[in-house]
Amino acid sequence: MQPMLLTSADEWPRGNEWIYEVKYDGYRAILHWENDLPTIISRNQRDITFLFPEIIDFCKRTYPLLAPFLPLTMDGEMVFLENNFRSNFSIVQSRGKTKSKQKVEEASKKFPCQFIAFDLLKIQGTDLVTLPLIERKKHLSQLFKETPLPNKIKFFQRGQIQCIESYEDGDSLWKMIKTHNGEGMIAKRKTSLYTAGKRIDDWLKIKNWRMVTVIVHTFNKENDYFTGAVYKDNQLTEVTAFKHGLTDEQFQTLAAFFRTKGEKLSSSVWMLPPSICADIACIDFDGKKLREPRFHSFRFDLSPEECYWKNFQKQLHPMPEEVPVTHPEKPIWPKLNLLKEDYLLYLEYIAPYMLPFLQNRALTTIRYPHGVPGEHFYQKNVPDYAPNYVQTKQIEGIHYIVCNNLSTLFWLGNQLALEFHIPFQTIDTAHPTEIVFDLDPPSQKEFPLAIEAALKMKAIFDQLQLQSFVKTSGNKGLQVYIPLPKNQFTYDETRIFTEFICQFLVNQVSHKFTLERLKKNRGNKLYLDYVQHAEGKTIIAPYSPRGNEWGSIATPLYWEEVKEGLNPNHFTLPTIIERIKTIGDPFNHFFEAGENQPLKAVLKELKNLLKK
DNA sequence: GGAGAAT
DNA sequence: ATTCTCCAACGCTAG
DNA sequence: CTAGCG
Repeated sequence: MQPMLLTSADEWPRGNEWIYEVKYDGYRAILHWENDLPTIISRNQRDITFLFPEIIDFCKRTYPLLAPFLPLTMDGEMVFLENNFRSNFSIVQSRGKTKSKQKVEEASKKFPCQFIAFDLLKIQGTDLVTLPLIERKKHLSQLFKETPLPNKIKFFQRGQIQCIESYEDGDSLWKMIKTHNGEGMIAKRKTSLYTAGKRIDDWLKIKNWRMVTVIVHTFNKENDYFTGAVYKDNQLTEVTAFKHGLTDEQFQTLAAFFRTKGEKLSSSVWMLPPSICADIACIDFDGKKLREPRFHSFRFDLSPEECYWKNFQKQLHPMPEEVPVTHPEKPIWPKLNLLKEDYLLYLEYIAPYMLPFLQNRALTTIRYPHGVPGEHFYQKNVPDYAPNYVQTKQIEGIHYIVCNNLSTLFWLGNQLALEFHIPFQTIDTAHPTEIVFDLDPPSQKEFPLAIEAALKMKAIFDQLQLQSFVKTSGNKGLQVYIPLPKNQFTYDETRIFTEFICQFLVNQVSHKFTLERLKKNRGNKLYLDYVQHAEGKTIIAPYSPRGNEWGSIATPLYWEEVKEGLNPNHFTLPTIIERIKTIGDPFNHFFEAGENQPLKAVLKELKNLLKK
């Protein structure tokens, strides 16, 4: 089956005969599911099923519940979600190119993708393609309602099949897409039938073009392409090749300029020293090249020196309109030469990995309005000048900020909230969402003690079949997490567990670990702080910076990284983004891991044990 | 960083 | 006009 | 007992 194609448009049609959806950037794919295993076929009929084992696994798990609806066929997009309105194409592309079984398996764990379903072509063996879109959508949402498939896009649920959301109001959806820096929007006529392999005006795509400025660098007469470059570390770096968008006259003039003034690099290529700047429209940057570049206009008002990496990044990641940025050039981490705009760019990149942990939690921030070092203060209450996209929750008289959206994160960034502290529970429950052990050595010198304690804990948790996670605290210690199923355990119960584990470790290695609360009585031992895991207490959020001069980040680690030689100083703001790009996010399975932890049995044993 | 109060 | 002050809370200690 | 400190 060929997927139905989209027609490009500059504007979206309005009126109630249309619905609107996010355009996700990934691989267009048709998912056929007849027996226990589905097959996923790309647009050019390539079977990509085995490139995405996380989808296969998910289908295997849910097969018993889905069986009554098979055979079914869904049209959708294989994506890596960064938020509900944007996906990351480069990751899907790289997944699509990974072939060896072992690498595929590894990639599926580190960069789990999602299949976003937006159309249902067959259910229980019955063809739906001759029904109008709106009817097919009803069947689709019915399917997701009656099964455990999540019926809303949730970017922080990895490796699943999700159902796209349809919107009646294109204008407000477009706003959200702009805010989240998405690829674009799709408009579909409610009455449209599914016309396989055809491009008709019932399905329209409207792209969210972003404009970037480059230095026109080379011209190749063989294919009429120009290249554009920007300065990165003082080196001219090519970031695009373009030819579309120039008028004939512009093309002739520019080409002639290269031929007469340029330096000839080969039989067909000329190069110009940096002089001419141009605006290029694109839909993204894949790490090496702009995607869908299109010449827009010359920028004779700019000098080439202004086309450098950071400006390029800023143009690719514009701040949402509703978040005004003040003093972008204020130095925040002077030792690292990091400005406020660098911090905001960090937040932009880290948001997909950090926001899931801030979701529905009463937030405490530490603000450094003049950078670090510098005067700072804790803030719990929302200031009354906060914009209305900042959600709040009143708890015991305090109006906490709840950072549930990207704009709020940026706004907090602009407020120079550098440290994000969160409780162990969400605002909708009295039960802890996870257990955290704080391994706090007396000083940096004793960090190996934290490594040792963490590994001992990990061994215990493995034995108990409890999945655990580990991160640096961003100061001098480590923190070990056990995510819990929702609403299952009380703080009293988790206390029994945390106290037992800590006591056990101290009994085992009493010359290295201690439960002593008073600092002066701890000596050089590692303090196992189980008191810190309690209602009303908070802990630094994953990927939050710490307000120190070195720009430390509370960094999630893979357990394999926790071994002799692990250096907590390595995890600083400038290194984290590259780290996630290459090895992924060690916490990406955190929330799904929580749901089936066998802590109940462990607690029962412990309670019996303690009675005697 | 931003508001309101104090100087 | 400019400067100052506030923005958590909990355990501890000195007075 | 409380203001101040971290």
